[in-house]
Amino acid sequence: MSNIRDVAREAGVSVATVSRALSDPEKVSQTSLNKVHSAIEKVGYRPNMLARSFRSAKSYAVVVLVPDITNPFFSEVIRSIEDRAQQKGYAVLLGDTRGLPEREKEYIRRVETRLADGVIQLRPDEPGKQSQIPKDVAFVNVCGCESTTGPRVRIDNRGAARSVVEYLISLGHKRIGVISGLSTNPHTVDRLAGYREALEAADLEFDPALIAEGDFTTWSGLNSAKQFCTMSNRPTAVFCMNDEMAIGAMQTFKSAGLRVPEDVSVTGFDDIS
Amino acid sequence: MSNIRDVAREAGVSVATVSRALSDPEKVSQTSLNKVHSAIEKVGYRPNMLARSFRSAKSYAVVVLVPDITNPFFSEVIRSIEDRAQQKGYAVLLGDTRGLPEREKEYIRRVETRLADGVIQLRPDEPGKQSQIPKDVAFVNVCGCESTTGPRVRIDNRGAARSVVEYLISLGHKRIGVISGLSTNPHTVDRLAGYREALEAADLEFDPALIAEGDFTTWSGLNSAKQFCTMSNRPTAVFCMNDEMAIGAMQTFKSAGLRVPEDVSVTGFDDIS
DNA sequence: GCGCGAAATGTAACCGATTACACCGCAAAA
DNA sequence: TTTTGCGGTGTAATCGGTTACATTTCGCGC
Repeated sequence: MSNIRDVAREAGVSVATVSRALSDPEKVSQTSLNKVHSAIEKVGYRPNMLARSFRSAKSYAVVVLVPDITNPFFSEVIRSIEDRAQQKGYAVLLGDTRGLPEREKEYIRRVETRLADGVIQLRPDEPGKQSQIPKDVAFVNVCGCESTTGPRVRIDNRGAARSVVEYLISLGHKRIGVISGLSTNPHTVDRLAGYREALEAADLEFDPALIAEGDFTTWSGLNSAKQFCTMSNRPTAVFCMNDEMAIGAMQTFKSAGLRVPEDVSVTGFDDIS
Repeated sequence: MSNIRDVAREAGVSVATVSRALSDPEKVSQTSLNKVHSAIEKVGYRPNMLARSFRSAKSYAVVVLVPDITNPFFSEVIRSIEDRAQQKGYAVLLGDTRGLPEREKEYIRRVETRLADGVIQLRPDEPGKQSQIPKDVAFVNVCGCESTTGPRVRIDNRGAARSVVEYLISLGHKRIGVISGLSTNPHTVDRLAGYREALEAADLEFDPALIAEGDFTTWSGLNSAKQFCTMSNRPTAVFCMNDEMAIGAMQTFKSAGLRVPEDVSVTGFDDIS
């Protein structure tokens, strides 16, 4: 495999000129530029990016930490990240952590060992615990909550949840069930706050019996919805904290003989297809 | 940031010993091993993997070419690949090509420029066209068809399709519609062959009017199903070539007032959740 | 105490780029 | 004619590891 010295020899110029011709063409005369390019063509030169990265101490790669890549919400986010990274000449190192802290640590280690320049985190921080990510690692959280600190893109969980519930109330619903995420998840906390705000604004009482805890999977939505079916004072609407749980809930309602939306209204969150 | 020479100085040994202590501990005495490890601890050493990769001319990364990461089938496959790669100390460079050949080429270039050691392809080759992938690039196709050449994991498209259709026939269906992928897609070709095999085995005639072409998206399934609704001699079952199109088809049938499965049976392909 | 082979260790070249610094040639200014 | 400035170019150091080869140390039998 040919290297920059082969090109320099072939073109009759120095390696510095070849390097400059590729990374900073303005600094090189047209004559040399032509010689270099035809030499590159002739010897079939492909720059060794590993050498370049090593020398310039930048990997041009970014680790994306995702709790679960099979979740359509995350895979859409990843797709966009990947798109832009590609445009900017960056590579995306996939880090499917499956929610395991040790896996997350392993991926963060890639930054410490110079295999990546930074981290994009798709998981919200648990408010109490401090971040896994060391101070000297460049990172940004793109699925932040109200409690998320540091560089971040926040989701307006509270506002969105409030809008959803206000809409349900405007349709005349008075008892509105919730299928939440894990109660420790910050998204859950914020969305629940939005739910309560909407109730309060409409002078409706908060009833803890209307909150069913799930974990953002379809299966958990299916399961959590069961407790609503058998209730004597059944809710007329259910606010699910993501679309997958809404899908599960609708399945449960239907097999219990309840029609959606005639007997019970169901809302989701995330706008997956 | 400390390097291997700092560690060597701190431990009072040579850089070679430090290097060996990390990559080949059997070759180093217990005494040196201890000295090296406490020196590493003390100076907070993290090996520069870029330098290691550069020197050893291996990146320990693999590009995964995927037509569409938001397709649940692919994201599940990627998850498994990523899992195993992690175990083996390899990184996954995500290559969401969106079906564009030029993007595919850009990712393959990463191998030529030494940023990755090889390519895992999730798209089947179009039979006529020759592969985008140059001879000297290590690769494997993990979604191969009958026509796929080179290192591959094949899907038994024909056998699976045949099983599906035989099952429908065993339920008494005589007119079985198909919502296919693009007719140029090798998966489509193979699955259609299986469909025809099953018909033939049951002495049923093949009717081209029963084949509707889609492109594996939910939307195309929704759209392609329409032509069956208005048919005078409507099929009693529809074999969809993936689950997403089956979802779309069911939506269309329902809004046309057809019950699934009472009025029309629908089958999918891929087993997404 | 000596000799010898094996084990452990050290020295330094090397991978392929980038880039600081020196230098050259030429045109404009003094 | 000499000086100055500047664009273009080349030389060689450098990044942080790995590893071939040379050298030292060690254990053991005589």
